[in-house]
Amino acid sequence: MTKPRFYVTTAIAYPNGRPHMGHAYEAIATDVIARFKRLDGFDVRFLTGTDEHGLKIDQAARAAGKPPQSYVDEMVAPFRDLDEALGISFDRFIRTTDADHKALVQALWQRMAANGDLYLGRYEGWYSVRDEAYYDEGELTTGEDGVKLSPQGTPVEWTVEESWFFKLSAYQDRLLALYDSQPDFIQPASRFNEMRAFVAGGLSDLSVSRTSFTWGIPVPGDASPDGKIHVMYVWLDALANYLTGAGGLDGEWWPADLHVVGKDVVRFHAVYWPAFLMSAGLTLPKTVFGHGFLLNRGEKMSKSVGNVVDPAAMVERFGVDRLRWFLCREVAFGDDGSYSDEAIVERTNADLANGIGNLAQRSLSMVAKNLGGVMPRRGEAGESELRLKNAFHTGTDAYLAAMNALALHKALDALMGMVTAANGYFAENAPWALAKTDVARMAEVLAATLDATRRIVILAQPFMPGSTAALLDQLGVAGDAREISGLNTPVEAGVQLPLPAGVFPRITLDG
RNA sequence: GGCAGCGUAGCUCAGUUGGUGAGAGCGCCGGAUUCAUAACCCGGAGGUCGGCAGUUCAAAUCUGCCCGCUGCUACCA
Repeated sequence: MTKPRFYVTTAIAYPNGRPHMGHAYEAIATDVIARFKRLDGFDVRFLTGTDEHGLKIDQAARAAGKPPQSYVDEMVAPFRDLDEALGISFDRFIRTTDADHKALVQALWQRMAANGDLYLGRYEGWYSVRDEAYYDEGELTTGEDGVKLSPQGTPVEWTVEESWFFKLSAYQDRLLALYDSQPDFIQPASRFNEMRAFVAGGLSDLSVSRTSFTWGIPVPGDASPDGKIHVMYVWLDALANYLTGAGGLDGEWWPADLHVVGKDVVRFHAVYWPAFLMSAGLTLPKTVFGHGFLLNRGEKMSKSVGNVVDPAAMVERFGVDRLRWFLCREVAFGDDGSYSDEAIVERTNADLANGIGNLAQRSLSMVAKNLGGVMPRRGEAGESELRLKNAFHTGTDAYLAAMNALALHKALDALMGMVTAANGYFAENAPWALAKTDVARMAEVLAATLDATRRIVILAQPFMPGSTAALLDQLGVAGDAREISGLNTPVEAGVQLPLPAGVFPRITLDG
């Protein structure tokens, strides 16, 4: 029996600066989903990477006095390092400067051209030679001498540039039909409504080539009539990375099951991307999910405010699993969220140290001290055990439903409900008292608690791969019994457990 | 300006088609306990459900207005 497949992607990062918390958040959330799918028996393909073409990179490279290729070669390193530090389990880190990607984008272009959707036209707008960029009328200010100025204060002039256009306008009806027949194509629902309204409001054709700079993938074919080199619009280039990562235009992993992207780029993924794919005669991804932004103490991160946080420093300070847990537990996936050192300390102490960690430690240490570390046998289920079982049944169902609906925070809420139930069971049966009166019953209570803990830790794996692996080792769970399919396979009685050691120590703000 | 949405305990939020006394988690206070990472377990305090006015036997839940906040309103990403 072959496993069902699941192809998931993050957006690709634009490496004209250092990675920030937003990058880390998107990578973590997507990694959690990918790990969950693997745990749930899927054959998963997980793609992430960097978007390396375009004017801004070109300008940044020039400012740094380097050729763009060597510039991006350097700039991409921190992104790879961050993924490494965060434990991101990607299958490929794609760079849009990769050779197979460049070839694919040109092939995609040709398919769209063959379908008659690309034509040569003129792009007009307010252009700043100094910035090498076009600006909207609304962004402009008027200088003292009546000259129009860009937001950077540089003079702009009305410029006409030859450009290839994509017949986006021809896809309005098909896009609306897509949304109406597949309401979960764009998630969460609030984004769906915005995108639908946007498309319903009418679409203009899209300029998909530039002649104002050359750092991009060249448009295939002969030189244009005006003799200038056309490079592709960065979004066409960037979006196509998902095809490259799938193995090409007819790649075995296409279509993607899920594109996880920031809410700021939902439009590109939910409008332009399906239109490009329709034009090329390719199938569409199943879902585009737009996650929210992370706010630092409720404030938007910005360089001018000086509250930009380096995610690598956060990993250093709190540990990768605490950071992963906090972001998935505290932030409703799809909404904006806020973080602070205090919140991370509070949340992880409550959930991990007091909750999961303490549950494991209190039961494991009793087994070590009273039973020589030998896994005890479970007894006949009494009323107390049945209540525990029920709580875990509904909790597991809630967890799985939430994960499949991409409601990561709700899944963890369900998981914490199970932790509470297990701690309640333990306190109710007071095995420490039974140690003096009824050792056999004590052993049964410990066995039931350990099994409850095992289930919790198995389900926590996508969120905290490192810590849960250590805990499952302590719980004596075999390597091949750690998937969701092994949830109902308890550790056999008689197994010798290693000496327990705390996995989630409490932390303090100044520590 | 237009469209969409939001404003419920200190904090983050749940609250189907209006109907028994308004909830959860965290934090806080008290009790109990000692297996455990001063953790766990039990209990408690805390809210005129943004404001005003309506509809109704009955509104956090419907309508109108007002106040505050957010997103979208395309080709820099």
